[in-house]
Amino acid sequence: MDTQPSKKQAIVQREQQILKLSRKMVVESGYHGLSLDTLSSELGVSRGTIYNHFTCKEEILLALVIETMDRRREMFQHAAAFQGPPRVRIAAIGVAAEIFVRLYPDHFLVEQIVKSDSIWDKTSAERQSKMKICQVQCVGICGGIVRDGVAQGHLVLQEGATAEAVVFGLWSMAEGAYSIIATSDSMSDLGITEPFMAVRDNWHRMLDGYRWEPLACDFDYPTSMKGMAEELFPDEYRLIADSW
Amino acid sequence: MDTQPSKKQAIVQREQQILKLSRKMVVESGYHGLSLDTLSSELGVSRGTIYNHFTCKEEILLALVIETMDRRREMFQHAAAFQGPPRVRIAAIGVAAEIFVRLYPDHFLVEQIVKSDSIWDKTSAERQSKMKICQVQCVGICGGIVRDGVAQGHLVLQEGATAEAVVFGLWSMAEGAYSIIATSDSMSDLGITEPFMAVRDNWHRMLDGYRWEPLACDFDYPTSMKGMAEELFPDEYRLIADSW
DNA sequence: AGAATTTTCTGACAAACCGTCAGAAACGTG
DNA sequence: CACGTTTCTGACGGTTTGTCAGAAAATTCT
Repeated sequence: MDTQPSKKQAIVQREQQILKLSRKMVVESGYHGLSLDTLSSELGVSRGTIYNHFTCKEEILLALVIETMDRRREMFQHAAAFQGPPRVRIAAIGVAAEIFVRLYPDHFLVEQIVKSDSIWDKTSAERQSKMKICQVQCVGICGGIVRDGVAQGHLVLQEGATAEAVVFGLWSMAEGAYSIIATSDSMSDLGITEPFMAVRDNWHRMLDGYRWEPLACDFDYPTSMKGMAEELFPDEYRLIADSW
Repeated sequence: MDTQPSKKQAIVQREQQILKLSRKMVVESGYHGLSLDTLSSELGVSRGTIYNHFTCKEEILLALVIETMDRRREMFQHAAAFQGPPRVRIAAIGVAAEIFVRLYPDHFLVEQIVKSDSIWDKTSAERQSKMKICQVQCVGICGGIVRDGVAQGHLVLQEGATAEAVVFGLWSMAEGAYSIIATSDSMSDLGITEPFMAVRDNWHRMLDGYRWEPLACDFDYPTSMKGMAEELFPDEYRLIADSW
């Protein structure tokens, strides 16, 4: 029974194999590196069988992205539970985002590919909404922390400012920075020797600009964030510790 | 002579036609929307003729991106010449970046497509270096303004901070925000009703975090930026004035 | 167990696309 | 007008995607 897996189990298992191999192919050479011909032959099945699992190539890609976002949401939730004042918890989210992107650069890359090309409209509504939900959840986790900061009086939102705008700032800076880092092959040519450190610093500059306490001058965020990485994601951190 | 264009002129002119129509097709339906078959037939020439101008499909796309970056560099140079203290001039760069992305959303979109998919290595070294030069120039323009700020004592870079890191922060925030705005069809679902205003605000939060004077509390940047838009890019601004 | 039915798999097929290249057409020049 | 050069063409080979009728395997029924 267990040693002799049933047909059903084999089918479920194959979906994982498809995704795993697909990711490898996409990462190695982009959208066009994912050929259903070689994918199926390498998996030892015919192309028709692949189409029993996914209605088109684009669905495979979107499935990969959903895997990605789900993993990040998990990491965000874990980081949000860190004990400390809200601004420190937001820093923990930053730690999670950085570890995620450094540990799984391929995930981030696939995300970029799917979003930029117009493959979106070829995909099913179910997968689309799944992805949107994941996105809203991630934003929601961060928004909750910002609102905690407001509730505890550490952060005063002046006229026009909203918790969502703060999250948007953090999000866009991380998104843009990681995108630049991933696509620009020569960061040092631009004078940035340690891009990830620069992102962390700029994050805190912005939050200081919002006057969210404790300010960077009153709290050692660099050391603290390193500690969070070790404490919250020990296994993951170990893999990138030397270049932190 | 002018009414009867020579063969040479016709060829030069066709390159523009190719790029113009290509951009339209890419914008309408992404990378796969650009079919050399329909492109050539719609232009009234054979596919072989297209290949006299560009060695492959990817070269067309990269040429589009170079057009884009060149236009932005022009706008940046124009904005950098604005009269005022360095931080105000950096705000002018922000105005240029925003007007650019709002006026030519298609340009930005094509940029995203080219960078994310792995079409880079199929393109010629000449075009690649052209693009890199453009990028370095844009960063250089901004870096110069930051250094002016330091030179005039308006901005003090503490330990670890560099002019390049400041530029990187502004750049990544803009890049990320515009990318999120372009790809997320429902900003309001995320609680951001006026995303472009949020970007401008977050930019200034970060610069306030660097304590670059004049701070946002001492200078009315929102009003000032609107004025810059009208003064520096009157024609362009008119087209987006109502939603500024 | 053996037949019948349902599920799953296959690989040939049609359609679309890219890039090439030998030959045709247009051009320019003496 | 004749001859060399530039430019253009469209058929061709190679590749990929998605489909589908029929084969094969699994499951259920008698």
